[in-house]
Amino acid sequence: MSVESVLRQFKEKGLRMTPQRAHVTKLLYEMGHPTADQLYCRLIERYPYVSHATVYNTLKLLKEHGLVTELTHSDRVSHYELAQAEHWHFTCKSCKEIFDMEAGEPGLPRVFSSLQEGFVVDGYRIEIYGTCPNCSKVL
Amino acid sequence: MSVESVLRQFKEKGLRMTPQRAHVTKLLYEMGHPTADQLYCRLIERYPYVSHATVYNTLKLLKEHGLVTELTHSDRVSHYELAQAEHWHFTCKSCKEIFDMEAGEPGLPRVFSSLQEGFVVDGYRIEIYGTCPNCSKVL
DNA sequence: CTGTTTGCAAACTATTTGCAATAAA
DNA sequence: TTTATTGCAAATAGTTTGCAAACAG
Repeated sequence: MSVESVLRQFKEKGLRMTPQRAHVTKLLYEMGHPTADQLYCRLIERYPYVSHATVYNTLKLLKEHGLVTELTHSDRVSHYELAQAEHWHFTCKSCKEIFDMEAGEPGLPRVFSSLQEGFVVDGYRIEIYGTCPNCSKVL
Repeated sequence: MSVESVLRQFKEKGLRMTPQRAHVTKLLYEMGHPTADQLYCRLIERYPYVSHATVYNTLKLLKEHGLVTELTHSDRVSHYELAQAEHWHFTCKSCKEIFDMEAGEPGLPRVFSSLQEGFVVDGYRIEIYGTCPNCSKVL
């Protein structure tokens, strides 16, 4: 999802636009999968006097309106990304970077048909972990 | 993995056995997928004067020796279980209970072949979420 | 104007750490 | 006896909350 698209949807949903919200959106796009704190640190470089609370509030708001996805991975720290088409994440255990990956075939939804009866599936989260190409070279 | 099997492996690996460690192991078996704190609360009912730190230390030790798996799901709180054969987890968004599920076909490892080249995969975590049979009935 | 959003600071929760006292082998 | 483990209390990290001041619509 592009920055413009998110900003447009803000208005369409009747939400107030503030400089802080615009900046958070722009940084999310630039940074990929930042944590709230990583985003906060970048934000105050260009726009001092922003608070942690505002970053969290904005991320929460964006998430509630389906414009942002919260990633909850094994480091127990939330990462955030602008909402995208279905895809998976690969976390490098060495450099900790998160990479977007195409969702695998044959696609998880079909896989779920094998689940026990009576369970209503809303979705799933998947985190694949290992070593990224850069770190593989170095080691 | 059975309680006895874990306790046996403790000795085999040259680790010291303590009452606390035995109790943590037994409770893990009984409780399924407790958080450290849930385990701690149950523990002090029967065995007062146990500390939080000991529970965390024991879980960490068991994990390092492959006897326990740490689950990092969307609630950002670690849950623990005795190590088992590959399986997936289903979290009910209503009652928050975690259910074990057979790993789906065709199995994730094969799915990974579609990932980009150069990434070395060690493993994956998956959390399926939705509504469990009990909560589906009530709603 | 009116109600929402902001910044601040304090509160909270899960987890980790330092260390003297204790217990396993 | 020797070394690892325990319990406690304080520290830490990420996130949330309460509230008066500032601002978007």
